[in-house]
Amino acid sequence: MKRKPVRSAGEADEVFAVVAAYFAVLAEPMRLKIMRAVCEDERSVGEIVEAVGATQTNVSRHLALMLRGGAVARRKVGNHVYYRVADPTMMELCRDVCMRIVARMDEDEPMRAELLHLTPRRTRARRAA
Amino acid sequence: MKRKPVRSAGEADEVFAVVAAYFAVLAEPMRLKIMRAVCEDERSVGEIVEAVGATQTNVSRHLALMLRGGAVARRKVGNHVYYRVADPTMMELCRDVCMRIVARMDEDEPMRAELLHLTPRRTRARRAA
DNA sequence: TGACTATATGAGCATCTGCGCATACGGTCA
DNA sequence: TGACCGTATGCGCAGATGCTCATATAGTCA
Repeated sequence: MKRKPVRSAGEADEVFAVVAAYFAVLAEPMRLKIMRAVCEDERSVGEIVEAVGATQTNVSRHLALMLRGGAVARRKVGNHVYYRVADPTMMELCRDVCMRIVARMDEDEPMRAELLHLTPRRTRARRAA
Repeated sequence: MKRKPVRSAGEADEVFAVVAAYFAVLAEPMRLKIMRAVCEDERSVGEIVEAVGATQTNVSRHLALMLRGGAVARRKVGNHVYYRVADPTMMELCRDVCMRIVARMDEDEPMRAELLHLTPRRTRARRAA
């Protein structure tokens, strides 16, 4: 008897808490930069650190949060840890909103969307490091 | 000479800041409840207060933040202030993510999406109070 | 005008969050 | 094994955020 027939209003609160946490993952500029860094192919922590221009500590913490939030997944290879996008829908969401914001800002000053690497996903082989 | 030819990487940071602020509006359970309260038709502050079950002070503050964030718009009628959704895209976003989260949670326990009033928008006349 | 209603806001508090320093943990290589 | 490299984490700090109480502001009505 652990299954209730229909959830009560109080459980709707639980849903909102989860949804809020979902959006919270994307509510930080640094995490958006990390998303951009890993959106095309998986990257090691060191590569991400270099890409976003933050300290290793900070990047590591954000990655841990994003991992808990289901945004990214990790894979260990020897001494390195590679992160990749785990929730394609979240990535789409992120991309769409970024594109819209850029478009809105372009009403003032023109900007190349490619600068943000927000162009539609192109399957790209792991770049020759 | 106030227009630059192409934005630099530093201005991409500005974009991310704006996008993060955009998501931050939706990153609070109470604001999601407010979104639900105003998603179908405009509501006065008092109605919203009753709908979400929070203090008038708190609701008013959240509404002010959402107004600054472009999520809602306000309209004064006499002694009352009516808030409505100002960014339909944000509302769609919110709805979609909520639906997905609910669906994901339904893998454990079935839930009626209607309980959250997240069903596709139906044009509904202002309800007879 | 004064009493009343609806909404907004200043002040203060508790908590959360992002950040950096130092260091721990885990793996590789000689 | 020990030196080294890459990643994660304990600790502490500073600023942001959410909440409440009391009060201010703005509008209505008698």
